[in-house]
Amino acid sequence: MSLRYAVLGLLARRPSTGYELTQTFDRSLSTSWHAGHSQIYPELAKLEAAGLINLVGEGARRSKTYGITDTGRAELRRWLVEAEPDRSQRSESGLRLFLTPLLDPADRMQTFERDLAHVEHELAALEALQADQADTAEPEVFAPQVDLGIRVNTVLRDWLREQIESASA
Amino acid sequence: MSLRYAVLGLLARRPSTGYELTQTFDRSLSTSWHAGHSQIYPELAKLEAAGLINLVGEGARRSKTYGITDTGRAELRRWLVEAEPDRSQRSESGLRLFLTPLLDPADRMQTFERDLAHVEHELAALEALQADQADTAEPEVFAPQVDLGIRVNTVLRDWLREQIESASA
DNA sequence: ACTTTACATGTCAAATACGACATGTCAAGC
DNA sequence: GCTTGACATGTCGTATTTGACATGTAAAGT
Repeated sequence: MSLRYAVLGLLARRPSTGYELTQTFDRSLSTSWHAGHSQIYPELAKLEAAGLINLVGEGARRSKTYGITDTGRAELRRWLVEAEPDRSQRSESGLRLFLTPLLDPADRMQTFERDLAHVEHELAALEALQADQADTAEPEVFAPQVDLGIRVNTVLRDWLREQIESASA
Repeated sequence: MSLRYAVLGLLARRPSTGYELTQTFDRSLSTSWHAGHSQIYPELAKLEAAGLINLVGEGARRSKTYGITDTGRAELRRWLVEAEPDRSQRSESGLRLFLTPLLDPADRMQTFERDLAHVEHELAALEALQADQADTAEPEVFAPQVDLGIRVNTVLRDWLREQIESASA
């Protein structure tokens, strides 16, 4: 059921085409929810049929821009505030980290190094995003979320570094 | 494909019945990977057919205990070390946090309070688990993972508290 | 002119996951 | 003796997700 609200939520931020939504899922939302275009286009059709979004314009290359309706906005708010959150997660990286103690030290270090490289990359990207926001002087509403991302990734980075160091000691 | 390795990984820790695996998924693995018993039993049958696990005993109430085979252990190691991790995640809570700025202040605070209560509960459970491990003096191999969980949840708790405080200021 | 790349939308079969239904075992309390 | 609850395994229809296939548009480089 979450895909529906992910799409609805992105359209509540600004009207977009399916193509733009696909990119946002890949970039901003990849650490929370993943969806490919083959899921997004059919979902847009369903949301439109349900009256939660509507077609607000057509552009070059057959592009179709959708916007959220008042009904859609009410339904999104209802879900965010009133629906009981499903706290279960699916994270292959988390699973790997959980199973890591099964590996012998050499293999384990190899996976930690790989994860560390990835986390450092993520962290750099988030810090660049934060710097961009500071530059544009606009009060970005999702600045706290970026900050949270930085903090979580910092904890992860430090933990990985400790694991690697304590093994080589 | 991850369910296969989640089950294989749990059986690499110790031989278990499908019922025990279901409980482990619910308790220890719920923040990384979720699976119900209706997924687990068919997966055990597939893994056995593939020779990655085998039946090591049958107990009371028709229970069947499976253990990992050498082939299974090799396949698990190959996946953990050599397969490229899929970093995409699925977290409804993450999605909700991402969309939170769309809410008006009163609704936003309500969702933050709800999340804070949940995080504090999680944190208490993890700290109790850590204390248990310290008591038993056994060198628990997954103690670092528990520590990471505590750190991540602490960051989340502090962030939520800041959001709530900065709004009431 | 031609080719590559990014833009842009869609469908479909196969795999995966979810929730409900179904069945049976055993111990403990009443 | 009976009932409740935890233990234990399974199936099945539906819904969701994935990856491959399919098609066309426009800009930019060569």
